[in-house]
Amino acid sequence: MAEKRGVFRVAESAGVSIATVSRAFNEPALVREDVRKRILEVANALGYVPNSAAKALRLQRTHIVGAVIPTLDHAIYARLVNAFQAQMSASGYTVVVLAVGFDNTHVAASIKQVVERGAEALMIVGSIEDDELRHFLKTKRTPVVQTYSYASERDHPAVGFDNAAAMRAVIDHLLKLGHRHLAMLAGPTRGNDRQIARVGAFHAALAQAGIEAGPVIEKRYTFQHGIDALGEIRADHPRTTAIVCSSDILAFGVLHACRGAGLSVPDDMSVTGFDDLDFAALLDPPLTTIAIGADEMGRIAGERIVVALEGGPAEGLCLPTRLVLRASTAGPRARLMM
Amino acid sequence: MAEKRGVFRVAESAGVSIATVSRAFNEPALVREDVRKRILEVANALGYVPNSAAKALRLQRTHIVGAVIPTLDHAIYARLVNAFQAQMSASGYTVVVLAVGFDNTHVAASIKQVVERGAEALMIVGSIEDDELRHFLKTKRTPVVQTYSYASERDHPAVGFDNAAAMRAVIDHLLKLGHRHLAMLAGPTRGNDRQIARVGAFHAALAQAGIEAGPVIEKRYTFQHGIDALGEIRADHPRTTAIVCSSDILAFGVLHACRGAGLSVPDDMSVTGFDDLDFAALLDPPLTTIAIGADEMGRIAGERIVVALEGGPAEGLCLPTRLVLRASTAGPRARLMM
DNA sequence: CTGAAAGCGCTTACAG
DNA sequence: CTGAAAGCGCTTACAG
Repeated sequence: MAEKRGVFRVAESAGVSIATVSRAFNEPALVREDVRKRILEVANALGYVPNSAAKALRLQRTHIVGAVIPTLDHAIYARLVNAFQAQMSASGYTVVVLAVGFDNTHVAASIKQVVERGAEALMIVGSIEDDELRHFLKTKRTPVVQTYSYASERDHPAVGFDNAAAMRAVIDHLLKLGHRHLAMLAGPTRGNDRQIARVGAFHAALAQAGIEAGPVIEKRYTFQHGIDALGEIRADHPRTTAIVCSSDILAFGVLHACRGAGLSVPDDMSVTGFDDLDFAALLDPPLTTIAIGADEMGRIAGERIVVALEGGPAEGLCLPTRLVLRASTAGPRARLMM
Repeated sequence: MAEKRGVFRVAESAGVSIATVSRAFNEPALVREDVRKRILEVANALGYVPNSAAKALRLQRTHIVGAVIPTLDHAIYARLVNAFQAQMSASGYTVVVLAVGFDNTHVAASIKQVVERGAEALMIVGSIEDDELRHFLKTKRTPVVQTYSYASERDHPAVGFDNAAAMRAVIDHLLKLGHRHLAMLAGPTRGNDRQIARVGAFHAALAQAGIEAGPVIEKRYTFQHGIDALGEIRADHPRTTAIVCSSDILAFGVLHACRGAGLSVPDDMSVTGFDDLDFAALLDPPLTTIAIGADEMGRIAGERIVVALEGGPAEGLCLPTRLVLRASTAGPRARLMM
């Protein structure tokens, strides 16, 4: 005689049917007070935990959502996922995280895997640049909320911000200060709509100001690459007076390298970042950068996903960003002008 | 006539039984070449994805593991989860993350929830200080791997390091430099075995050196708390010449506050951290700290969990830590002695 | 090499 | 208020 399991075991011990056990947990009002109490006690004593797979199969709901991000090894994404996870937990969902790197062009295989593992919806950083995946998600009708970049997508809502406008604000600030020789230090643009938008804004702003195009260097997001970049810029574009970085991480490296090279920031070189990490305000000099609300973005993306999963109309949202002026920017040759 | 779903639909379209469809995916060698090919094509055209819940129910395996951490908002845990996730992904598992804060005494409810959601095993930061949870996991026979702290646990293996020894190395270094008035800036100790071990090491080292006990201040892990702490230490313990921080984050705040207060580091004050975040080397002065291998820890914890889940003997591992000497430490009043 | 059938642990109309 | 039964979509002995 096989050992009974799950509801069957509880039902046997409590002397009721499995239907009643199920109701005691899910529709307590339908079960007589004393019976319900007995069931709950027995279940507790037995260490009963409902089987999630059976439940999911029966209800056709897993309550699992996927968070697809480049990496957890960058504070901005970690914060995003942290807030997202908290929000989803509060709504009764479980978050599985999937780090796929910064290039969104070949992510179908890994994302399919999380859908196969039960993800009913996806929060994804940036736009999906993978046609196979687009098609897959469309036919599966998997709700998707895009974050970080905002676009009035027909396929799915986006809870992000206007990357071009944000970068534009930085450049305009530098132009207004009198800079005419700007360089941009961007992250890898391949399959990354945020970086592409920011680089585009750099070119557009300079063109509009009638200034010759400045160099754009692409580097992966590490301090060391920021350090290396300063060397390259000084060698190839010695007249540069301002370096616009597409990430605080890169800007930190540049700042560090400036110190090493005996360049004063902002007197000899203005430097800007993007993200407004906690460190930005703490550096010497504090970094002028763009503040994005990663926490809020994660929280709202979570809300929208819940709405989509309950069948409601999940609308996108374009969040504001803020240019945070700190001491790493000043007019060119500020020292001479004093 | 109801629309067929899942394997049933594929089977119908391919003109085979559902058993054969299942085999085509899971035991391809058992299916005739041309039949298998046809099934795979049909499945692909139909956008078939196996139902994870049904599979899990039938196989009694979810392939889901939980990562229980304080928060993703701290680089060390984010890195740990990042490495853990990569490792688990490679082994065919999915990671759900759960952030429970720094106090491990009342985490039963949320952790039970992830087990209910299907987690077959848990990676958890620190020891479990919640008796109810201990009991729950034991009766459910849920494999657990503890990280960050190492203890030869009877209940579950630990892939961590010796927090006391690591902190001890820092103190010994400072004592050797001649410091006699040390203060410690720790994280919240409640329900946190790592912090308790480190504070214990601080007291023990001073006692053993025959030095009067230095003050221990507990603060949450933010820059601002590090900044605040310097003020308190200078006010209450003005003779302090070295501040031992239990986290780089706190040390960064202290460093920043020292600059603001016109204190030279290390000449007027030595400061040490813990974690060796990327920033530690980049600061001015660079921070003396303890390097812990968060990536390696995550990866190995993943390996051990896989072993435990496959029924093997998952052994714990005590990883080495390394005292990284940088310019934020020197002998007391180094300036005067020059 | 393939198929019919059982069963994984739940929930929920349906009947009482 | 409670129970018997069906069925969610899989996999796998078993039989052929």
